[in-house]
Amino acid sequence: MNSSRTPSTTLVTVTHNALPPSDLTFWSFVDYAVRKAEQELPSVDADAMRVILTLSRAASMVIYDLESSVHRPRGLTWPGFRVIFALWLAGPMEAKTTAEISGMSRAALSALLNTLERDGLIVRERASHDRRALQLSLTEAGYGAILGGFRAHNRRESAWAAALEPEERQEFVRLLNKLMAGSTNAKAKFRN
Amino acid sequence: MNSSRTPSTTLVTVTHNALPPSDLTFWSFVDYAVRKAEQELPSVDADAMRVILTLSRAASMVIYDLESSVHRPRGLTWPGFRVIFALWLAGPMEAKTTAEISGMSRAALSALLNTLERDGLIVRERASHDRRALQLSLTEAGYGAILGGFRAHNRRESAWAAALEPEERQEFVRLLNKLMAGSTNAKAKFRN
DNA sequence: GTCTGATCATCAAACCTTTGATTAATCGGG
DNA sequence: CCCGATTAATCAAAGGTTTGATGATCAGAC
Repeated sequence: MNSSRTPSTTLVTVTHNALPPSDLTFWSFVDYAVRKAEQELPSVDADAMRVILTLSRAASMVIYDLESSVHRPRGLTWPGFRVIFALWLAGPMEAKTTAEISGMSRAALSALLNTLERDGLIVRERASHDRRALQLSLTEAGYGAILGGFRAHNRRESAWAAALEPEERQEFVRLLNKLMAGSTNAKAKFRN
Repeated sequence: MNSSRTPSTTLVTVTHNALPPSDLTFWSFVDYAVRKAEQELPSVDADAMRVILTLSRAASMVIYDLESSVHRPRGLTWPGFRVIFALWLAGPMEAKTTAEISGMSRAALSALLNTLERDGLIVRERASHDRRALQLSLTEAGYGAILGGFRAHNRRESAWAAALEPEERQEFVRLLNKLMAGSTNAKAKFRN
């Protein structure tokens, strides 16, 4: 360590422009980490690191806010919300589809459904055409839960998105789509 | 249900432009959900919904790829990686700080440290100045793990980020920063 | 000095996730 | 018609997260 980002004529080098670790926050750490990683590992792709680190931390903050301020108080976890949300918008469907569009493995959904079923939010039925398959649907209670929950959810989405101008929101979504479009190219690994 | 996005002169309305749910994917569901939510709930802020849904799903895909293709095969979970990563770049520090900059509650870190300590990657010591506090540091094995792991991690970050032009990467990061800068305004809830 | 309220860490219960194995049903040759 | 391969769902073990409670330690008021 004991390195510097600026040339020095002395043998003693000091790290400038770096917050002491104890003053770092979840968010400010992004900047700190990118600078520090460049020092430690000159071969690092700092731009890519900043893009991905920023993306993952921003999403983490938004999701934590939504889950803890909207859904947990109403008795739903974040994964539980995602499943109910999918069933609300895409209608009764096979469990395999629900797992795919709500972003979890079939095994994870299986466990999650036990809770949702116990709480009376969804119904599991055997599919008629294929006795291996499971047909999922919302109960009245599940429908009521998502209606109220989603309104509150969307109000918080509004509050977050208000930080961007309309054109910025559009550009932001375009960039995210472009990033994901490259996933095939990047040979990314997907669930299941 | 049975609604239409286009005016109809008959009593029978049909939903056009909508993939059958069974053809939806985790990613294409974003578009489907925004359209459908607008139909179901005219008061919805569709732009905000699209921004947040797109953000959270993109991050989910990237993180799943990084965890499953880089870290799990090397014996680290995603949270485990985050902690080792923080300790690597910010040096030995108090557990409270580690929790903050790696984005988890103190209780969650406590549980996670049991695994990391058992695997010989980190060391827990009582702080000298405050006997309540915990001082964390990497072992040699922990240092070795992060060096190898991070190189592979950064290579996948590169592959993802390559989908964007350099100026687009910069703009993307700027937009994420602006979005997070608004979190105070949005009265977002943070961990602990 | 001692009490009182904050702070640090851990524990406990409930839940969700991952990987890998198991069971049940379906499909498609032969 | 039957057998092997595939596919759907669940189970099992290990791990991480949340909220809320508990035990130590510290810091400031008196």
